[in-house]
Amino acid sequence: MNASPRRKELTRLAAQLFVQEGFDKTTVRMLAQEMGIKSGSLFHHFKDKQEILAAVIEEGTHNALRIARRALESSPADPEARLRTMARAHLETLFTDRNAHVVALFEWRRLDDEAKAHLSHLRDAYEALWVDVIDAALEAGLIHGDRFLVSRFVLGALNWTVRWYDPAGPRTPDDLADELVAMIIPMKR
Amino acid sequence: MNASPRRKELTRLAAQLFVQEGFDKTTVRMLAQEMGIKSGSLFHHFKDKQEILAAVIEEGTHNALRIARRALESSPADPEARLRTMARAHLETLFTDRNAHVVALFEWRRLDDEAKAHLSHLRDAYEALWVDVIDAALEAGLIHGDRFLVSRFVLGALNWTVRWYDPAGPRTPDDLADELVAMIIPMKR
DNA sequence: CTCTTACACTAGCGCTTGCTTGGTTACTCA
DNA sequence: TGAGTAACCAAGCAAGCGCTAGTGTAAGAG
Repeated sequence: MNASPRRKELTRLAAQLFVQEGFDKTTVRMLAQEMGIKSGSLFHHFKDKQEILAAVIEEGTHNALRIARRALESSPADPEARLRTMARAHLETLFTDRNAHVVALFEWRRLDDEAKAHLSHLRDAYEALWVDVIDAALEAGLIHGDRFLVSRFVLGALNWTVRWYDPAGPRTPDDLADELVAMIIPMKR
Repeated sequence: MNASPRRKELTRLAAQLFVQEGFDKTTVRMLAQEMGIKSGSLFHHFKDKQEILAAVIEEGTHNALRIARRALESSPADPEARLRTMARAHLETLFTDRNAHVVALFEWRRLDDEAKAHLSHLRDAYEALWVDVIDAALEAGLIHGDRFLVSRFVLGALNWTVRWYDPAGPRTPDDLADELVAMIIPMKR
């Protein structure tokens, strides 16, 4: 909807607080203070607290979709490279927009039905990219198993990284992606 | 601590509500009503709301540890069987005690420091079982990769199942476990 | 036949919550 | 210069929150 630079910055700050404290424990007064305004002024930018949450999640998911599409465009066409590309792109978004994605993954349930319906479409579009890539890998005999289960397992493993991965450590997100792909592709070393 | 059957039943009900509503959104009045008492009476059983959360998580983690240990005892000794056993045991607990485990996975941050320290030990004991099994599988050349990353990926994939698995569907938890093991073990079909 | 213990109740205190209201300031553009 | 508008503030309301205090009651122990 509204995408003023001010609102974008406020959304970014909100994401950070939502991750630190959780959506429910984050009060409008905390949000306002972090933004350098008073709690009442917050409602000039957002209709209510719900809308802030929706803005955070929309921003994150939108970026994920954009990054994945661009990565696929400039990726080699063979199934293995495309699989690696998607895994890398997934982790890239996850950690450049970490706050927004942690909120999207763990505070989704706090959205009202209307926002959920709207944002589901965005998320589905993203997951469709994965399904394509995994289907191609299955057809090429690169990996084996049930297409539904494989994609769930892979996305689960990747999403769970936000719970333990430390960007200050020795491994880059690309390292993680490569390791995961190597783990599910037989006989590659 | 206290483990009266009454308290256990109250804990079970609390777990259900925490999953439905989230810990923060669950009020002591909702908890009391679900338990068939008034909100004041709740504090005869639990010192405060925090303690209910700790009780839920302790119960769940304790069961997980018990089930995994028993499963390993009666498992064949070869690394592949032990890997499958752990995966099956993990999903078995996850879905027989689903509510408690969802709370443990997604409301952990709401625990105060004291409870966190106490429960960390239980969780570490459980994860140690995994590390053993995965180390053995690596040494046997059954799987490849970094031991740290492999265990994180596997646990991530398994834990994420609570977000999409439907027990009413055609697949059993054992099916899921077997598929995951097949996915990461090369050349097994 | 008391004493104790476990469990429940009523009533409400003190505080925080999301959000509203009515008004002020600073900037833009005709 | 003056109108319009976006951004903000001070003040506070109504509702809901976790939790406490004080009391009642029934069952088992001595």
